[in-house]
Amino acid sequence: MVDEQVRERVLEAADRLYYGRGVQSVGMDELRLASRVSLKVLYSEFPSKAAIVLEVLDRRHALWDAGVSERVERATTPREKLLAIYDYLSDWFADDTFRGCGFINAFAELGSISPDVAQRARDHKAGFQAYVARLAAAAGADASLAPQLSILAEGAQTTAAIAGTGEAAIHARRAAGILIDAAMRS
Amino acid sequence: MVDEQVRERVLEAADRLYYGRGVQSVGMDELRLASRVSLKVLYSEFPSKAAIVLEVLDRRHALWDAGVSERVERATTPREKLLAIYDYLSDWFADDTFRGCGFINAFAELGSISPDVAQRARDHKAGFQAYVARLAAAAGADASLAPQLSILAEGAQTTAAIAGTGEAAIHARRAAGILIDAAMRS
DNA sequence: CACCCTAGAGAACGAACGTTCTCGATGCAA
DNA sequence: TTGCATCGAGAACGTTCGTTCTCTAGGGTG
Repeated sequence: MVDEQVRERVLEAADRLYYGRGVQSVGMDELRLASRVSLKVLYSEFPSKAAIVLEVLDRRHALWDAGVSERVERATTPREKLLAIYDYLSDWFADDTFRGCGFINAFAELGSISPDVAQRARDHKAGFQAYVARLAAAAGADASLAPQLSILAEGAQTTAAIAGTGEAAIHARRAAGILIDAAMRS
Repeated sequence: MVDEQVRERVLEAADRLYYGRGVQSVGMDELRLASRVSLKVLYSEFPSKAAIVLEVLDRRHALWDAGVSERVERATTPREKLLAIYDYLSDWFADDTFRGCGFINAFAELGSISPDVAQRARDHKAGFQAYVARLAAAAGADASLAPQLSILAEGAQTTAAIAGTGEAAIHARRAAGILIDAAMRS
């Protein structure tokens, strides 16, 4: 089997298991079973579990970026592009594997004992905030709008995760509309 | 030593350690050292580590409720009472032990493997949302305001935790003011 | 066929954990 | 003082985990 196929099989299974049950709850043996890759090959492709965790986060970051921007680009006006973020969240929350933001979860579980994980979470959130800031600037909005919209998106994710329902995306979208209108007036 | 003193010493130390480094990263031996309570006495007061975790969450919930409502009651107008939530967050974020919402963290780390922890997190968040709803109703605001303000508070907590700075409270407070004004007009 | 490289299955190892047990010291009561 | 209950310190036990090692089978190449 080609190395790249092995890596992708491992990272896909690791992401699913780690995201669904937490990193520390999933042992290497379970990852071996789920990815159908023997421990020997697994350790020939990845130096350690910690390295797999970091690659999983990088992969998840790329998927998030692609998913959000695809949805945003489908919208036409600058205002609708900003609101499209919450439509993406709404769809995500409806997925029954949804269990909150993987970076928040990883940060909560490992951030205080793994500087690398903490840094990945910071980078991910900073990247998203910068993206929102670009969209807000393109809409001609006040600079204060972007952090407000980012906070709404964060809050929607944790609220939906803990409540187990997706309605937070609706509330966040409505709030975002009000904030956008206010930021365009000033 | 009186049992109640032992229990409080253990729960205080457990809260500090679990909150600061995560539950699974802190062993019973470290809790014994930090609380200065021997393992024997510890296990005579608590049946298991899992039970301690649940009591820590209950204790933290009570402290949160007391802290928020104390701050809210100091405000005079209904509008300022709603905004006082974010002032409380602002103070909390400035505490250098701040590491996000303990319930979000516990949910992320243990929610998928401990139904009790997941339930505590749900109850905590539902209680806060109900509290915000009462404050919003007292302000005569539209029913859609409360979930919006709750989401802002959630988002501010995770944003501040991961960024390591407290400015999210300022952004959330400003957004809350705009949303309150909009909800009072309609 | 003979050779060797790689693979899979799983044992093995050392560490860490939650929990219980042992042992000796301490303090109080009769 | 003697007896007894309680306590702290830490060893012990069984389990789990991350990682490495062993052994065997297979499959391509000379």
